[in-house]
Amino acid sequence: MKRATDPDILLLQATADPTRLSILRQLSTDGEVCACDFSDCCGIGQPTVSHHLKVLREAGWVTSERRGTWIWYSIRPEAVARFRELAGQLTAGQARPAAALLGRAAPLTLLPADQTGPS
Amino acid sequence: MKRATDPDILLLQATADPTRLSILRQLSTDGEVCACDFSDCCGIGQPTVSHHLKVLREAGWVTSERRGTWIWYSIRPEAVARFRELAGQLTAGQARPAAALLGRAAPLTLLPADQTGPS
DNA sequence: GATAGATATCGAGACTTGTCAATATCTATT
DNA sequence: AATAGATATTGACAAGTCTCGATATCTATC
Repeated sequence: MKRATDPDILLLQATADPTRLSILRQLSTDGEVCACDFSDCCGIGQPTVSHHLKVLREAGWVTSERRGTWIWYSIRPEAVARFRELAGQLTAGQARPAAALLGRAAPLTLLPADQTGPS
Repeated sequence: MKRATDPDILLLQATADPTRLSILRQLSTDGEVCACDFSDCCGIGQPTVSHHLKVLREAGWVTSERRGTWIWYSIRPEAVARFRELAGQLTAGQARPAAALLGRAAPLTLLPADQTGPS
């Protein structure tokens, strides 16, 4: 796997892990969560939490703000907006007009000699 | 990395690859695409296309239908619905009522003796 | 049935990821 | 400055992923 560079892929990859999805969900519910509160989230160690938070930060999902000893994380609205945009783009059954479909129907036995398949 | 079993994670993981996102986008645009048409999508070989289609199938993203020699793929509406539901659940700045926030403000120097940090 | 084309499966190699223990860095308190 | 606690970084390992070439399977045609 080549390391992803496309921002959309980074955003999606960041969500595609159980621990990170839990973190995002907790942030969605609570709005702002102290890093120290994630350690209990899935029975993972502190360095692992820190690693996942870094992934989420670099993907643009979260921002952090230090307050004294603790660091508070929250979800960035831009990330939510982009994620929903992606969700909106993916659609099912977006059938083209019937005319276009005609040229793509099953075994095209009656096509001209240079038949090269669909496309 | 443990192999994912949570359906949501499978769905998200399936989108988190450049090739598969391209495939999903092409399916969204065209509604139905012949497997043979994906080979050109990113300059990847036929076995690789087949692999990605399998991942998408097992994640519940697509269905396939054989028509003669060719196999046509399309996006499952249920997957789109679930994906959008996930997108809807993730929100930013879901701040709790001010009262709740009070107990979580910065360095809690004035708290009772059993102070154990945020949470 | 033999052939040709489309798709799937297998096995292998290079690379990425998730996790941890150990350690470093930073902040507030004493 | 010394201490204690929170968070980040490093190095390492097991396991997963993406890609490919080779090969198998399936379908339609000759």
